[in-house]
Amino acid sequence: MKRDPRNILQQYKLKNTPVRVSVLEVLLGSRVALSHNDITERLKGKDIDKVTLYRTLNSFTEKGLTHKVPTEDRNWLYAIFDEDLLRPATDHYHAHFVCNKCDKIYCLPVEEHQSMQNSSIKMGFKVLSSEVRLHGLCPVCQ
Amino acid sequence: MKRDPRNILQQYKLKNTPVRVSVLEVLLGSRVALSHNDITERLKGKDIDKVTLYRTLNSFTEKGLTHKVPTEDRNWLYAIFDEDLLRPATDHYHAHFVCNKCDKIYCLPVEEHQSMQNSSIKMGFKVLSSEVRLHGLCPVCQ
DNA sequence: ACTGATCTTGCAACTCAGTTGCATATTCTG
DNA sequence: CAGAATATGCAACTGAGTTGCAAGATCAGT
Ligand SMILES: [Mn+2]
Ligand SMILES: [Mn+2]
Ligand SMILES: [Zn+2]
Ligand SMILES: [Zn+2]
Repeated sequence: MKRDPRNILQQYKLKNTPVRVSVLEVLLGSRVALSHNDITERLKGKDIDKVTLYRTLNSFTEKGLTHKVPTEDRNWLYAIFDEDLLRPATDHYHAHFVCNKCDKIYCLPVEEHQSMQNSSIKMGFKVLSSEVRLHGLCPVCQ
Repeated sequence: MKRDPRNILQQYKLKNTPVRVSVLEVLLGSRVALSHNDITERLKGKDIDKVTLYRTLNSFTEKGLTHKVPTEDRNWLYAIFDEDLLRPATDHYHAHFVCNKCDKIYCLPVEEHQSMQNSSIKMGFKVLSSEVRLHGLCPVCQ
């Protein structure tokens, strides 16, 4: 019940519409971050307008339900922020794993950012948030 | 002599042309990563073709002289990889600091990626390289 | 349930970074 | 001073994402 799309939308103050439910189901069902294109393919038959999909994803992101990750080839991937939908996007240190072979991007939980931040602070930067991006081979591809 | 643009081009097996020398001079003179647009502005008067500039930057990057960093608004910034031009792009752990106020991206030296990598390996990922992206306020803006 | 303010959807036209093809000019090795 | 290999310039193109606007759906208050 907690993870029902309609409840989640309500919880994130997003109006409950068929498009949003479908898109959210796709995102909930994916282990990796998905592009606009990926989502469109997984919703073949539903024939959702491309602009509507962009706006849906932006709404999700603005409300903190999803976050977006830039790819190497200058577009965006979207993912549910937290598997348990517990922590909001803003106060969560974040890591992404980019597979060199299949190009999939995985969201990883990471706790140990402290040392990195401390050394930056020493250099005169004030760190408010951070993202770690690891490249290599995912469990499927190695 | 070591940091003369012409020598650097030769060292990176890039043909010595006026365009390349100008672009390299701009990159060497900047503390922050620069966009295609930034470089064009700094080369007003030289009237370099936009396609040529893209191709120049790509050549630099392919040869490991520069690297490119994706921005939040889906375009690229380019920077000389290493201040001392000592280490090639591929075996260098990398950090970027994105200023929330001025949007500048700084390249930072970072040594402490080990703990992060170790925890990823435990989860079944094979880490080959990493980028850390820190957000906050740069020394100029705070 | 009905109304109405508010938000969402769909379509067309647009923007803008980056690419591709091709003809001409330049580099640099022998 | 060749001549092959590479760089440059221009025009046309690509494709992700945006904007404006009119029509449709949602949902809180009655
Ligand atoms: Mn993520
Ligand atoms: Mn850098
Ligand atoms: Zn993979
Ligand atoms: Zn700043």
